[in-house]
Amino acid sequence: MTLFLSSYENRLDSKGRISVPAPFRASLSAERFAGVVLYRSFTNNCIEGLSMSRMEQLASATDKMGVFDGTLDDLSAMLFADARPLAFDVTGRIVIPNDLLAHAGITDRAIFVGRGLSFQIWNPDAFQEMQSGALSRLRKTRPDLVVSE
Amino acid sequence: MTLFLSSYENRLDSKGRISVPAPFRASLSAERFAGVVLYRSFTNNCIEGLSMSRMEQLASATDKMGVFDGTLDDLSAMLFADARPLAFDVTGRIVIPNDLLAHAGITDRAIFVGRGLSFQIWNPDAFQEMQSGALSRLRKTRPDLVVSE
DNA sequence: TATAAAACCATAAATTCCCATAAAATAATT
DNA sequence: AATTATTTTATGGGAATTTATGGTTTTATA
Repeated sequence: MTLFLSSYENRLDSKGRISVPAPFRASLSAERFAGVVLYRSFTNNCIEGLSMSRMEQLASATDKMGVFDGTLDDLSAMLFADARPLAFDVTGRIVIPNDLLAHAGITDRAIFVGRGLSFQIWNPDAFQEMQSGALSRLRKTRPDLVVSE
Repeated sequence: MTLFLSSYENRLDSKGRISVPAPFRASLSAERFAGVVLYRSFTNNCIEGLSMSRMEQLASATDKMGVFDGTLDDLSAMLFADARPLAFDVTGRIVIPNDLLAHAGITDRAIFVGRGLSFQIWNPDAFQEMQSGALSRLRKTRPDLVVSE
């Protein structure tokens, strides 16, 4: 299991190309498909990303559950319909489709955010905002965790 | 399982490199990933450190089909986004990213502090101060702990 | 043929690799 | 126990490589 960790901000060039951070590419180096799978997040204004093998894992998992769980079936249907496989170019860049960019409000800069088994792509400003929100929520919910500044 | 014990102060060189204490490296020798994972402490002005396998443990714990239910909680999300995997160089050094250094107020010296399954990295002065503060707090709360002067 | 997409080439900055050295710790010897 | 030899460790600097980013040319496509 190779994890996506940390966050990396990169810029889109005039053709819409953006480098997938080298450490993320390293996490994907063992993959058969040299690239990533992206789709619009259901819950946030950001793009979700994962490896093709993880996608396959999800497929078999939902295949087992789907028969009994209608909601899950719908969700996975959406997911597979929306998912875009994007291959790296020689230097490790991808071109993110316009509708995904629009959904995340990304224009010229984007931040790749590690999420363990998956990652997200955000507008850097939107991400900052979300993070600080999450932090204050954390401090309310688990005050015992936070001792001082 | 090998523990991180004791404390070791080392210096950063002009390139920002610092040796991870040999005994800590020894505790990590069985790891697949030859390095450490660092992140900003939520509670203190210091850096938290652990092994990659500990990080992976966390990842599998949050792997309850997070793609669909979105309940991957704030804490782990923040952790993955902030965690930096840092590989050792041949001599056992790492380069601590600037934002982590800033968070801990570290410039040219740093102390690695054993914490059992994890460790911390402090500005040596800040650590001293924190330690003496903790001790005097203890003496107020638990005077029975104090044997003699 | 016009336009978009892919392949190819280039480069500056940052990062990593490689070699060297002094100090410290450990082991061996007297 | 004292001394010497050996290994390990922390630290330093230059060379080589990687990375992100840009531009140009070629190929596919509408």
